Amino acid sequence: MKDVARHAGVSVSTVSYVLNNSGPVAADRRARVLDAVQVLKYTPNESARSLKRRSASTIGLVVPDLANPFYALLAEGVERAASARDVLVVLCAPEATGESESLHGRLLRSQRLDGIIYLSGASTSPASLLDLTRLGPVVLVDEQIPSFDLPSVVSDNRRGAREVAQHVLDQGHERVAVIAGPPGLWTAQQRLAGYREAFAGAGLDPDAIPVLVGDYQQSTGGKLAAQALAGPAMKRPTALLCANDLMAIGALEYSREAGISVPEQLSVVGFDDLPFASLLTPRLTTVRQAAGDMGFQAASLLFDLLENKADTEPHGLFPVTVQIRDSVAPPAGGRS
Amino acid sequence: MKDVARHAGVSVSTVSYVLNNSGPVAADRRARVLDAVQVLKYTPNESARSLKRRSASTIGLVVPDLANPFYALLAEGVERAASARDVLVVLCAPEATGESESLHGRLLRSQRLDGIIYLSGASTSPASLLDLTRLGPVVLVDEQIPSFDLPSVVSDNRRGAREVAQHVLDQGHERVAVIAGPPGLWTAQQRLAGYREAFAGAGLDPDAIPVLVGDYQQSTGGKLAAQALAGPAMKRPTALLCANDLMAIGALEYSREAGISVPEQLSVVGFDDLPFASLLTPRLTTVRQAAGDMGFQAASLLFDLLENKADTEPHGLFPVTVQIRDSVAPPAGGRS
DNA sequence: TTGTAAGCGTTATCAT
DNA sequence: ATGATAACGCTTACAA
Repeated sequence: MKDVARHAGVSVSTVSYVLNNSGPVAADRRARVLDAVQVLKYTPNESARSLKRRSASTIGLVVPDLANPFYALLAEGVERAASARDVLVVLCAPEATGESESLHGRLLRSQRLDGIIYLSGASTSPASLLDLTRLGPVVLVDEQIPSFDLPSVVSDNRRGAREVAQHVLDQGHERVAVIAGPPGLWTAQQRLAGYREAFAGAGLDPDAIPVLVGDYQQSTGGKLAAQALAGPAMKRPTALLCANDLMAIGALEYSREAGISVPEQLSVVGFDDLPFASLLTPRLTTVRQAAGDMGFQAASLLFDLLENKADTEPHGLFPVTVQIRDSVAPPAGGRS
Repeated sequence: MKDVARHAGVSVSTVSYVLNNSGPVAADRRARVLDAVQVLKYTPNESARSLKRRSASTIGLVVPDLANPFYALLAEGVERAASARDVLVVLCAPEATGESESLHGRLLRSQRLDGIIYLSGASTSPASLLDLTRLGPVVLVDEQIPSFDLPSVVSDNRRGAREVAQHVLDQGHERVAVIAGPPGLWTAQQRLAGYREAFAGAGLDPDAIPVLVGDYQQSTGGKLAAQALAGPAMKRPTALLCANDLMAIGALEYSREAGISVPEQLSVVGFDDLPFASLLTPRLTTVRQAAGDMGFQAASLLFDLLENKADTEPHGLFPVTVQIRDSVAPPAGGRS
């Protein structure tokens, strides 16, 4: 930078003013500076900048599991928003690396990270999350902690669940079972609530519906499907509402093994619309979340927080769309 | 840090010595410092550190497409290696953000990144890559530029292709077609070479095999499959060797639409073993790459480079394993 | 073994 | 409108 100043015949402060538009500079001098920058291929040292500015222009992205395409899509959204503001995104994959949660805190305090986007997974602990938020700005994605309202970005899980359930009921199904997610997670609660709303709306008693508690894992989906379908053929459910695609896939696999054909003998729906949901046989009917947009929004929210522009959740829930495909059909002895 | 020094009754340099083990310190004073650190919850300012050390303890990870699980797995491997050394990994997704390639260069020069791991995709330009490597250490993954030997981590594509082709030939197939990858990519060339080796080994003339040139895209797989299967039933191939899973899936979809049953009438194999390859119907026979390990290795190589420990590719090719599943069977009129 | 002090490359305050 | 100059928080000769 000194070199640039010398080369342009001005002082370092003038160079700084030009580079940051932070002071009045005569047109000709500005041009000379810009020129010197070109010639010398000068690039500001960002370490020095952040030291002075007390901000790293970097945010952290905590991902439970990158191999999950839903998270990957979210991450891309975050990246998009960040790179638009020249902010770097650092990956934190605690599960993959066996890091303690407090590491994020350390990063926050050491000024390497200005804020954190936290994509919560099944193993998230509300307590440690709360600690984190005290250390610096944190935006939660795909989860909420009901009691403390932290800034968060979530989609309309209840609506999605209600609508996909409605679709199933519209086909005439009356004996339906739910394979739910972990009761501790907000998303799981919301989805279950959505299913119940649909049942009530169709004149069914929500409390009469069998709910099998799962954990969002594929293998569990298979086991619970087996359990749900154990009874005599005339009494067992003709449709399975699975709280996520992974469990739905498990259910699909079980059905195949058990010789139950989908959708002829059994309808199955999921939630998430993983990219390969439409590649399965049969193609899975499910609910799509706008993963990329959520990531983008979350990052934008975080940036607002960093500039004290906004405080808590200003936006509503994220929209969700039912993807009607082949895994749902009217029940064998359909009511019509 | 001054506070810590004061609190411990020593000078700042002593504190620094303790924190970095970079100087001799009396046991009792060291203890006092450590204590003060605890009490004051002191965390070193990393911006200042990197300014002084001229290194950011951060590497960049360029990913063509995070939604591709193969890349996601690689990324996790990189993360693992990096976090073990307390190095941060920043995500660069040029495709997602429309960034120019030169951005990476800027990051390298501005000292925000110490080095880069470059997962190359179909759209990588060798020229710009070469520029990059001049700006700082870059490790290439899953691709090589034959003429310049840059440090790189790749798996044994040729062997994988040869073995999976062998498996197909072992089943008795004699009329086989190849759906290849983009001819400009090293992986595509290697896979094709592997197929040819298998043919030669089985006494077939490699030059007589129909090779359809694809681009690793799913839709292309479908189109090329249609093309390959266009002839009269008695002359058309009984097996399709697809250079990656995505194109194999396209082929599978086309077959379904065209009423060609797999594997009864047609065998299909892919390459990559995407996580859902085994969820398809039929389950896809393919070749698995050790994605996570490759990422880990790449990061380790980069760190060695940064410490001038090693220079170019010291290790061999990464092993690869054929996953035998349901999409391959003996041809209809099998030779046995 | 420990302390003093000189930078690292910026930004920002203050005179000019 | 511009230029000295003092921080920012740390590392590291060099001196004691």
